[in-house]
Amino acid sequence: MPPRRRPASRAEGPARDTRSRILAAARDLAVEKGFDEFTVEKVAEQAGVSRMTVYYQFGSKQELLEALFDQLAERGGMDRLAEEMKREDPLDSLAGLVAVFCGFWASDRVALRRLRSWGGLRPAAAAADADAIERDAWRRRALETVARRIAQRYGKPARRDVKNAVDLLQVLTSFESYDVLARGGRDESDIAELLSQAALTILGVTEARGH
Amino acid sequence: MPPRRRPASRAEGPARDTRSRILAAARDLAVEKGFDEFTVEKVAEQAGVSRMTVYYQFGSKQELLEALFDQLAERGGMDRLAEEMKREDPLDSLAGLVAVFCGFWASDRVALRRLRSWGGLRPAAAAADADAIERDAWRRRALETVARRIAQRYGKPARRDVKNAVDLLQVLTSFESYDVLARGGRDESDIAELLSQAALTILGVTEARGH
DNA sequence: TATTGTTTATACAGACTGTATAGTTCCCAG
DNA sequence: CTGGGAACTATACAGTCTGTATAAACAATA
Repeated sequence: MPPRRRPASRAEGPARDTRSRILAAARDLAVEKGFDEFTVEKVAEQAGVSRMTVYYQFGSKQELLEALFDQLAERGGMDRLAEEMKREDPLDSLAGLVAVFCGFWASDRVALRRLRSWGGLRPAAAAADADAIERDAWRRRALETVARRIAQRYGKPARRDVKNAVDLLQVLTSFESYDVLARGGRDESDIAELLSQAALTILGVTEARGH
Repeated sequence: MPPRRRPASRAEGPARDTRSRILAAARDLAVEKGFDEFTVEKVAEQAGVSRMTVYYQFGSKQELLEALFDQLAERGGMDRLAEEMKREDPLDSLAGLVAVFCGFWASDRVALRRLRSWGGLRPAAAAADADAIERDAWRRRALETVARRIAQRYGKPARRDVKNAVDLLQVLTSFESYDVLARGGRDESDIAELLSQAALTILGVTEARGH
């Protein structure tokens, strides 16, 4: 039998404050320090809580990191994404998507990089692949939908090129791409602009449009 | 005084066999297992050597990983790269570069991913950025040179767009891009083809050419 | 008041890194 | 052949970190 499990209700009750304080502390620590210094002890200390509480709330260091990742992923707005998808002109949707993605990546760039790195280390190859694919699936689905709409309305890209285009869009809008560009000194809006333009180029829709 | 340092000659002498056996074992272990199981103990065991020997040769786990990274980075041919740069038509150089990069990434994809992840975790933010930039500098320089030559000969991209184009090429030819595409089920030549085409599109040089 | 959920203190087992120290084996120069 | 040094090994140990166990303090609430 598993010795003891997490408290039953993790989304409510007085424990919620503690959980969020711990998560905030974990985030800060992940940002400022390397993962060498990311110990349960220090997270607890920074959260003003005992080490045992962290284990009580999250069960293990790994689960704490997963919760942290979930929190970061959640905050980046699925809602804004749905909104952009509703635009009449799919080219507007595309620009909107790129902006949303960039905003998400920018919101916690350092923490995200650490967590993605951490994810790349943990499991065996197959599981890591599955994780990574799942993690980016929502982004791909949105891009696919928009690309299809654009193909339908503008006749480009050709039907058989849509998959290629979507693959490239997925690459361009990935966190890693954002990170590379940000390292080069560009800021968020700059990157969004560059990527939007590149996306149009790749789709073959290059004519300037009015709005 | 530092207690004891690495043996003076690390590129010669009878110790070379041991070093390379350890590095090979480290590589294998990094590929098959996660980094949880990547302990000095297990590396030593897999290399058929005692744990102390690993410390004698490399000094620390971190230095072992750095040596492993250097070895992987070295094997991917700087020489083939220089060769591609010599081609008469810079468009051929570009395709050649993309192929070289893809070949490099493909050669040890899983190990590279682990090591890159590991690099993303270690140091504080600033140092990590510096590392990452340095690590990819050679790739960027090559892309920059080729882009300039293409601009000069083909008039595209426009001078003020070269930096944008190079940034995008850097993104497309990064390991992370390759990894994303490979996860999607594409093989090396497939990816090289896709990326070459995309590079041409981004540079604005799209007409079909004879070879 | 009794119960239940939450937090804490303390203690401990197990694993890993890194250091210290001394011993072994092997090759090579004198 | 011999002495010395380089490479390797065995053992032991300190320090840190994770995770578990256990019991106790505390709070809210039924």
